[in-house]
Amino acid sequence: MKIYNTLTKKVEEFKPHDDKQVTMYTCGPTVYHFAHIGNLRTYIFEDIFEKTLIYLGYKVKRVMNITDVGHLTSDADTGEDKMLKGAKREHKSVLDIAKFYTEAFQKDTANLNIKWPEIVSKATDNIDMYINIIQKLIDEEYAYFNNGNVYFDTSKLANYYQLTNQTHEDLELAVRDDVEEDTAKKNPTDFVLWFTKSKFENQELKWDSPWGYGYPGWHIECSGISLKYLGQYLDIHCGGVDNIFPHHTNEIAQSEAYLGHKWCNYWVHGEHLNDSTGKMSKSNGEFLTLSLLIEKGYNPLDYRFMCLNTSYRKVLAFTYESLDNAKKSYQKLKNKIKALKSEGSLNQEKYDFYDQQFKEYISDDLNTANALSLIYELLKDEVNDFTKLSLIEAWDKVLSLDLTKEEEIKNINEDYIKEQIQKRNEAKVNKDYALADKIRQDLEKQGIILKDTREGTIFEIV
RNA sequence: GGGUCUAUAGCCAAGUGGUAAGGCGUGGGACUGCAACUCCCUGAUUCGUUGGUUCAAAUCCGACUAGGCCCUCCA
Repeated sequence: MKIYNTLTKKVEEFKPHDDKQVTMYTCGPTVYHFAHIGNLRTYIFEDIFEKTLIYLGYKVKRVMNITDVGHLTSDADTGEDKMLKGAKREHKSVLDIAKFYTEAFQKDTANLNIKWPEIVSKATDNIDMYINIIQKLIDEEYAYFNNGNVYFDTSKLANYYQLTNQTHEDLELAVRDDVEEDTAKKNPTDFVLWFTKSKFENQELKWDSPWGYGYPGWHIECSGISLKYLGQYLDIHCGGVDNIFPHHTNEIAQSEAYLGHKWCNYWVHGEHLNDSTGKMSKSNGEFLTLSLLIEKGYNPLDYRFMCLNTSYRKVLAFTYESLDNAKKSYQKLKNKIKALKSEGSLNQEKYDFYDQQFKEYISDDLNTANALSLIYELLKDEVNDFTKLSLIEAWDKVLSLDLTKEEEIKNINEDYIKEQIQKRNEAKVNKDYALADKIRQDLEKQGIILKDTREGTIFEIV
């Protein structure tokens, strides 16, 4: 398959280290608040990526972290910790906050049909690993201790900027006004591996270490967890584009310094969901969570459909207009599929032809837009319904849009509905349209929509 | 200021040298008591602007314009 690699800035043929076994690491959430739908876009893309690899016959071992400690709002030793900020806001302990928002995140991903990674590990469960890595980095002089903290010395690496094409000078020129410089650093790009002396003293979670009682820096957790569970050669590392610098740049620095060789071959980044003001954030504009969309009457899969209609590498601007657009398209597509009958026998030739086409699309840098349009093309084909359904069912393993899933009938008495339909049909025969309309409207209020088809009246529950 | 990405119909968009996919909406028609659903038909002489390369450009190169993102909080 072909995938765009941020490292080389090219679409490349994907080749794992180990034939059919793929190791994949995806940066997980910092669980200090609800995820907004922009955060979730990245997880949808990673889900598609993983499922595409599986569909193409790879075995995927995927790991994701849950950041529940040490993620400062600034990389200087002055920032406030996000986790603690959340805890303060809600008068709970850091661990309670982490638990609560991890569960909320898990629920969101389940609603979006995102597969939970095989291994999900909390930052706080791997402290020993970070300490080992940091110790080796100090021993080999990639890291230094100063003013209470351990820093990574970025000047020790010739290719520190390999992910961004920037130069040392570029960054020097570009110091932002609102950033407080940490004077204990030797170089502006140096970053903290272990804190013991943050000016922010009331960190709740701390551990013993050779450098004192403290807690890990933000970047070390991803390297640590990845190295622990996926070994010293990583095939794929994903995340949002905002992580390219500094997070992923620093991960490469510390991991490769630790290993002494190249670590990860493919860096794949998902673009952002923007709102009308630009980048979506938790502090500006409407805080768009998945539960908010559900409250407003959207199906989470409407949003998944919207994301799949374009490339993961393109900025997607969120508007209710385009979500409505997706909702309508998705509903119509499901209706068309529902109308298919499970009749006929598998036309293998057609099946292979279309499935081949599907594979070409999704393995072309995850072109889900073309994959979706292939469904429309298939629906127009004259091949029998059974073959169509078989293909759609197979493709839905990747797309995960519940395309062939029957809606469950929830707590509604089916006999009652059939009785009402019967009454309405009698009224129609008697040309008592007022009564017929009243029955239809009453049912509609209960969320039951009647549809008159050639085969008689059917109902649908919304 | 530096890096990086984007610009295709009312909207969402595919398309990386060979003469503009698909979906939604709109308009028309079939079906219907009317709807809804479904089905059929219906859109860009043109791809931000402007030069260039080429037999051929939405696709390659240059300039310009507009916008997004990153440059030590972010998916």
